[in-house]
Amino acid sequence: MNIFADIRALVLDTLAAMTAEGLLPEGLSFDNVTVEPPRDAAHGDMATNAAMVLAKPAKMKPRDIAETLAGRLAADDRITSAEVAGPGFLNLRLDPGLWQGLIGQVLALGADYGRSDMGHGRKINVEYVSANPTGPLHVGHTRGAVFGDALASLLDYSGHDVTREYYINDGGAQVDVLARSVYLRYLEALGTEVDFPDGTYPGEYLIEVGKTLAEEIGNRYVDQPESVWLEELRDYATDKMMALIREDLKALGVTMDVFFSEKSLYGTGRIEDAIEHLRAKGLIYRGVLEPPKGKTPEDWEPREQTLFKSTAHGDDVDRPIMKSDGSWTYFAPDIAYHYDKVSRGFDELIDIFGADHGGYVKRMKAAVSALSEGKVPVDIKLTQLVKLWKNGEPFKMSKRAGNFVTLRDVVDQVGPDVTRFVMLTRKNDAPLDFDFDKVLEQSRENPVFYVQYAHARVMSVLRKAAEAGIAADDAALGAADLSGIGHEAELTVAKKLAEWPRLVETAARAHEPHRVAFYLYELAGDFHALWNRGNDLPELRFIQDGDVAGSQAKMALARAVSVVISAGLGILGVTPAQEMR
RNA sequence: GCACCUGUAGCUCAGCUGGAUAGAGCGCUGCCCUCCGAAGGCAGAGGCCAGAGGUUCGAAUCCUCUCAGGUGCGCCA
Repeated sequence: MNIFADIRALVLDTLAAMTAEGLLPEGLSFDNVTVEPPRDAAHGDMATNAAMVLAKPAKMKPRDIAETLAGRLAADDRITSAEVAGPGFLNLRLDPGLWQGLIGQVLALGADYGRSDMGHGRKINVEYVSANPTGPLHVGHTRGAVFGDALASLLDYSGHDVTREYYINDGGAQVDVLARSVYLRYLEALGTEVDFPDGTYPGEYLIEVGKTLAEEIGNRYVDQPESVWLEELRDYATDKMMALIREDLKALGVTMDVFFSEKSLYGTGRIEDAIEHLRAKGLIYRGVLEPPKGKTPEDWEPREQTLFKSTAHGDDVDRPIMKSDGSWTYFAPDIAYHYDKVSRGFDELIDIFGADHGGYVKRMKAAVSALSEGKVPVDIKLTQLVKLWKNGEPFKMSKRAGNFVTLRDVVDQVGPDVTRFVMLTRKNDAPLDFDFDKVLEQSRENPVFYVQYAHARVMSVLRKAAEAGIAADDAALGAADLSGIGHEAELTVAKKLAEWPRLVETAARAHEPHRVAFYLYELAGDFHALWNRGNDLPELRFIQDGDVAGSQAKMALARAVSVVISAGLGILGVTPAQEMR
């Protein structure tokens, strides 16, 4: 299924045979032997570094190893030539039949072409968004949501057992603030004039909540002290906000498997359990922290606190888990939450945070390392800021939220597909410019359009063929005789298709879904190039007049392109376009 | 002051976890439609991969230091 893996297996088998015959010393590690497409296509279809990697441990000259290996490989009927080049590269040319066969495989496997069992069903928890339940999602959350969702899909596609999870921060002071803000909107709905002091949420999205509450309970809480209504309004408002957030996620096409409530950790002994677990390892103690250097707060005073010895697991300083008044810091429930994740048996954890939480990474890694005895790796990905542009100017205001741009502001204007794709056209740790005008532009400059256009072109060809009476369904194309597919421009496309399974694995390993987006852009480029070659060379057109079998062969290649684009877009959560309008 | 991220063509960015002559889009200079959608394609010019050391057969990629930009830094989550 993966040509590169097949050829690598051939190389390794050959090396093993050479070892058995005494041509290579025993006990060499072949781990670093790679088989990759060469950067320059003129070098051939594939290149292996085997001779160079093995030369030193074998105490042999790289070219000598390469020459022997070349002779053996050339005997395989899949290989048409094997040449030693440069310092000891071995360049391989493959039989065109291999590429033709690949097209058939793509059609036979459909969306599963590229699916990998690399993950061996390992259980991975991907936690993302996890926005405070105090208002609608904003653009920063949007990027995190898209990134996390695409990464989760990518891991699923590469054979992992993925859980998508959202941590609801409903246990801290910010939900008290929310409750007070809703109370003000409630009074307002009943005709009282209110103003919003600092430390409350003035966003308009709470007007509706206050109004609904007033309708439900009348004036029961008017002139009542906070002690009477705070707890109830906290739950009430949090539920409303989570409903809002779920709607936002739905608009973006994101579905979570688990919503985990921070509040469920309080009063149940679960935080205490997690802390005791660390205490048993000698990682909890009473102590006084040094003031941070260079930027000492005005009101700094040394104070004894309960601390987690995170420095024992790679952090720079130990971190407080309890405030001086004896209540937990925000870090304590986070420890308990991650303890819960570890206890649920995940083999690996991934947290996706906004860049403003960068300072939080080391202590969280330290906590998971301590909680799991270093057995559960945790990768924390930070998504950098999104800068919005419109009409050449920074775009800032939101009508609903007052001081930030919401997910809805973006999705309502450009749609979920464009939002998702564009947010994945940059590495997660690089800032992203999101230009409302450019992302809707129909040109090569806009990768969303360019990829969609390629897919739509394939669909268009298939429709035209059907209209002309040529069977162009997958069964017919899968049965086509592909031996006529051999032009350089066609093979370029087929070779790009061959890279897909490999790309899935490297992208999954690196936790970098953006690589999928860039790959699709390249594949689309190769396809558009082939399409246009048809202008000059009629034999490259997908529909060959009066030649049903020939047309079906060409269309099989086109269809394979659309299958891979569709699978790739599926990972990114984008719907492939059937036609451009 | 410390930590993390970033630094690649005039601009915006890729670079397949160490491979060959570092790629793409935009912009610039030229081409290509009686032809399945030119909403495209082809070609050219454009580089001290921030800088300096180091590791090795081999470095944009790994290590150290320097410079520049961003983010964060005790009882806020």
